Amino acid sequence: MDRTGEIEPAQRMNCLGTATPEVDIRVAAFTVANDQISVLLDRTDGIQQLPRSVPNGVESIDQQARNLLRSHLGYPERYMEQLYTLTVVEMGVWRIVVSSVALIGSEDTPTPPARGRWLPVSELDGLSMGDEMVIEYALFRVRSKLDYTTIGFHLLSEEFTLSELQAAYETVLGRKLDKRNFRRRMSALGILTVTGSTRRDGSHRPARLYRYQPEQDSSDYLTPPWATAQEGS
Amino acid sequence: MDRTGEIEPAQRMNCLGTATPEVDIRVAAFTVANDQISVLLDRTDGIQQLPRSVPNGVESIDQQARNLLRSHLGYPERYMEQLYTLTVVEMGVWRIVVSSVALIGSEDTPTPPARGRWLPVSELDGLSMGDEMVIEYALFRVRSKLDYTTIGFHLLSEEFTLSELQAAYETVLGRKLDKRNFRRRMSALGILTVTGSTRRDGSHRPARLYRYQPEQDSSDYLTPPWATAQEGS
DNA sequence: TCAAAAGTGTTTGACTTACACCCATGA
DNA sequence: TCATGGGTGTAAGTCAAACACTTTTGA
Repeated sequence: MDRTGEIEPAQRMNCLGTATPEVDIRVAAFTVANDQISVLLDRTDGIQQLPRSVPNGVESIDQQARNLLRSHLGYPERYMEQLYTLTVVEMGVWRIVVSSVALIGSEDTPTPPARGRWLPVSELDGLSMGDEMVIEYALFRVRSKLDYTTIGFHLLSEEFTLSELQAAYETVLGRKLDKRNFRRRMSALGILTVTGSTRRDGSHRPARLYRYQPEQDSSDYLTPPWATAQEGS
Repeated sequence: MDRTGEIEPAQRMNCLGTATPEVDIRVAAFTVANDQISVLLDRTDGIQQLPRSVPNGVESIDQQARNLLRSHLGYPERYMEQLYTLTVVEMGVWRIVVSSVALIGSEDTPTPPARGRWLPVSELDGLSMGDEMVIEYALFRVRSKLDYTTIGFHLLSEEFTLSELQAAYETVLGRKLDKRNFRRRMSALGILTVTGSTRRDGSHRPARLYRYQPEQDSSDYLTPPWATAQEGS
């Protein structure tokens, strides 16, 4: 187990001779625009990759993931959830990757992020194995949770129309939904409030605007208690 | 744990001057016996704690968790799933804990594990904060998934009666279930096969024995593809 | 007046819940 | 014959899916 020569690709030794795994934190942040779902990629190092950082030994991993995203976007994410901790060998290095998924409201999407870009998931190319795995599973998780939680609301702006909400669902799920059933289902959640104003959007009837009321939201995201509580911004 | 005294609690530096977090792998393994749900605790170090190990830089974290459990029990687990990666400060050390939950069939429960013991979750005491968090969340996850997956089957022996299955559900959920509705629901899953034999158990009608057929199981555990595929034993 | 999206109800089948009695056995 | 757990059906209510037309607006 102990080797003293040059550093072995599979692991490294620290000063004490114990194995010191490379850990990194990665975030797959999605937004929906133009009927496409896009992921935030960092391009500071020339190549495009998921935003990442290394545990700093001070903040929790979850908190660091949040800050990582904020440093890219300049504002806090709408929804974030830890995904999975996977083991990959990338560039010859054995790594532990703690991955999270985040959702960004469409209000902020057009703003090009400081050190990255939004890339539609259909156009991804040349990513590392680990990044691909994270993105694929993140999408799976978001699609699954769209069915039994209210995460979909976090993809919109603060005020939105029911048609926008439905379009976001359809884009993420990749299939059409029935308008009447969709509206009934959303109304039944009891987390929608009408603002009273409308949005006129073309040569047709204007749409009513709604607002999401998180405090009424009883949907169970199945995340651990410590992930949703505390962790002050 | 090796510490040299002057090292900062929050983090350590390796030879390269980068932070090297302490990572460990912990498994909360549950079994059901005597109408109680018990967790496997390791007592090799005098104190009782969840079985744990440190990433070896060779196997995946998930595979290491499996092997960790096997080394305690002497046989493979029936079901295992990664839970969460949390950040804790224990004994003054900032740690990253990659936690998993496992279910053990009741056939093997009576066998006392080599270096540990089964302790009913109602009698836990003196565990570290991290272990408590892991166990609490693991129970939450198992209870939740009992509703929409078939994990419950992994708590039984290879052959079982429907009453045993129901008792396991009731023990985990902490409430009684209706016998007729329960049996209808289980039958509808299409993963039960009658063995033809029966078990006589007292002065009453003998019960039919069933077997779980995983290959018919279409329930979606929502785990990532790489966790269920490959990972050869 | 036309095009285009907003908005609205009903019916059907599937699933969930509540609920009570007879059956097979050993003592 | 009795005590014990094994085994079964039905009715009511709730939920999801399919399905089409009227409304309001700008051009």
